[in-house]
Amino acid sequence: MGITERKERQRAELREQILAAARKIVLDEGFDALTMRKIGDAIEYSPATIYLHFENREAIGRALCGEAFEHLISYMGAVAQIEDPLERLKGIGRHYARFGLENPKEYKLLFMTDTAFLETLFGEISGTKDPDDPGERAFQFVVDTVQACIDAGVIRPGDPVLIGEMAWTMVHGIVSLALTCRSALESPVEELVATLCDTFARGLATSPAHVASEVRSTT
Amino acid sequence: MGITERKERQRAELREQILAAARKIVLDEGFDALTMRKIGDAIEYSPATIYLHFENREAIGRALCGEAFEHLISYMGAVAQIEDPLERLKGIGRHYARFGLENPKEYKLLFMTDTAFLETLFGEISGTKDPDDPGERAFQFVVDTVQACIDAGVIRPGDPVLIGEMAWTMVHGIVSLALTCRSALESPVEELVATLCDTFARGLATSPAHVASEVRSTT
DNA sequence: CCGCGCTTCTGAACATTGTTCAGAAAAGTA
DNA sequence: TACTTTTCTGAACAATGTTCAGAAGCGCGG
Repeated sequence: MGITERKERQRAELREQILAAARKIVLDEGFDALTMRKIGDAIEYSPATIYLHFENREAIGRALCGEAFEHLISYMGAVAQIEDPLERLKGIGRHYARFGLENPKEYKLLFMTDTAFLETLFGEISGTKDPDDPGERAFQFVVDTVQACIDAGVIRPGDPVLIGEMAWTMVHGIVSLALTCRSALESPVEELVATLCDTFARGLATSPAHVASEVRSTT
Repeated sequence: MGITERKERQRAELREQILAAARKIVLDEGFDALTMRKIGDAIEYSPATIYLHFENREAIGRALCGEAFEHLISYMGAVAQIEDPLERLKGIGRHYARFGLENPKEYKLLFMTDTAFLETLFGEISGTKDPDDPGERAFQFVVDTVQACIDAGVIRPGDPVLIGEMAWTMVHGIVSLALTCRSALESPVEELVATLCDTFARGLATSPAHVASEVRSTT
């Protein structure tokens, strides 16, 4: 009975076609521009067919969100190998920002959409956080790096989760404002990111001597 | 001829009615829920009438944006009197965050709407910034405070605009993430704001001795 | 008080959206 | 070939923002 297998394969193929069409639209024009009829046109099926593969438009967004998050993770590959934990932490910030600036549509879908696709990454099911959620696992990488900094004695002891969330929200602030209205920011975004990461690190440092030489001049 | 005056008054009154109805809807349910027909129902006029007072839905959003920004400014009243410039800078950050957290719908309308109402505040007409724009004037207050810190010798010399934008984007990051998906942040938002402001200030400081005693423990 | 003209207003329409569902079409099975 | 199951779609529904021809109201000159 290879028939059921073939059918399943065809079904998966069509699902992937839908996703591919949706991906293209979202990456080109943003999630708001994603329309069931547009997808239908692209895959040469009736819009109603899409509902046999996805519950609704938001479910497609959720699927794309997963992909986008993988994409974000892939930006972190390089930093994982940085030995110095403080440099690694700064690297995470800079690469995170680079992902957002280079992939604005994906970043908006992930972190700037009201419908809270964020909750797809951070399980809020029953209020308790599941450490296996992709978002939680990625954030754990940040927390671990912070802890490594503390262990190495380069930053003052403190709650690594709090420090990690400071780092995240901080960089997110730059990226999201830059994506919403770049002209509102006069400074070059890259400089903003780099200087903020350095200043933050300096603020956390046990002794300014450790980082003073690395801090970029802000003039 | 008091007639033309009365007509003008009535016209202005209706405009204000529209704005009031829209304001209520936006504050209650957010800008996405703002519907021409809903406004029409509220003011007991046909939806078409609204177009005699506003170019379109977005224009109403722009008008509400102006109000919301005034509201934000009003949160800064208390901090302007703080003598110590570094404390004033931190106060700006904390009050800014408080505005966002206490008025989420307004904050979203101002700084988290794609249609870039932000550009209403920061003139991007002809690419050049007009220092008279409300947003620009408010940001100037931040820059002035940063400059005062530098002059007082409590933070290291640097570009006050860059430092100001770091401060702004930083706090915006916390607020916007908290408003998009509060459950993604484990730490209490107020603590996040306070600690980040302190850490940032410490990172800018000329000597850690100046602020070390004031820095909240991050444990 | 009447009738003309201007302002103010509205009903109906248009195009577009997500979503549903009865039934057509196709595919598989016997 | 006849029956069943799966796959698909046309048409419809209820919203949305926006437009516009014409109705209604109002003020002014007679």
